[in-house]
Amino acid sequence: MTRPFYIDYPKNYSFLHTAKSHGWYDLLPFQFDETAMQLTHVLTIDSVAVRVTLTDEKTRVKVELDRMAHHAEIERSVRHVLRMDDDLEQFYALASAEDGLSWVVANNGGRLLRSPTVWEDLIKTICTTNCSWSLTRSMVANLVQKLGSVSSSSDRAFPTAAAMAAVDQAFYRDEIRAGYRGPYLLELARAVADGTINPESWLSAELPTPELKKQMKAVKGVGDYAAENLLKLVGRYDGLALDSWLRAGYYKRHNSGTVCPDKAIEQHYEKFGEWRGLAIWCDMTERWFEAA
DNA sequence: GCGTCCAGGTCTACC
DNA sequence: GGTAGACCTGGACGC
Repeated sequence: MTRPFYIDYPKNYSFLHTAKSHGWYDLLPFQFDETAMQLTHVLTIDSVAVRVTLTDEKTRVKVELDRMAHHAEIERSVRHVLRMDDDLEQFYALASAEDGLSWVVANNGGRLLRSPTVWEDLIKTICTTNCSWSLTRSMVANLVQKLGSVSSSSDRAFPTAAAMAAVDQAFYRDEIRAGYRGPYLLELARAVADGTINPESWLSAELPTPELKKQMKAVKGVGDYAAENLLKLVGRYDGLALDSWLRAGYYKRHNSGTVCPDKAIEQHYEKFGEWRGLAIWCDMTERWFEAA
């Protein structure tokens, strides 16, 4: 372990509400220890895996590495993953006027944890489609354990596109247990490895959201839910990213447990404008923090 | 232990 | 543009 360094939080920041903002903390290479308030990830820096351990210190985060690496690059990744540079003032202004969302403002929530790369978020999102969370965990763990490079502390990074492009369909079927997603993952890995698709460009794209969504949906395996989930992770919250869990949560919270059309859900959150995707997410996840 | 059924989001073909 | 059926897995359930 190298000597730690520190990054100050911006004002109104919560490490816990960011780390536990959604299920990503439960997927390798992330590991989260809520008691120790410690989030671990394994980054790939210059083709080398580096384990990064982040510990909450109230006003700042302590950063520890298991090998030497450029602090500037690590800091850039940490700020990205922990959404430290996101400006949520507009969302907070809207949320504070809504009874059900005042907890977000009071707890400095609303920052959605993301992976160091859009590539990793993209693959993980495809692994959330049409399956249980346990299967998502299993597919992602298999990818990391079987294709990720190893850090000096024996933890594994998320595989690169090149690593994922270097195996065949049978590997995805038999080793990753990705089912029908296997060909999608392989096709995507090859396209990213040869530069045909550059998911990282989505972060800074100046395209209108519908155009960017269209680009994302051009990837096989990415439909409306997956694209809107990815849009949230690149900082665009116009889409609700409705899946069965969100729908069920909405029916229970706002419709007496009765099924209603998606249009009705969309109308409910319309008042949040371009922040509606974040509004529904926060609305459905309040209970995750009740014990916090 | 085995077989059957079901949930989950996207793709493709068809209307 | 909307809809039906197929895709594949793990888990629940009944036997």
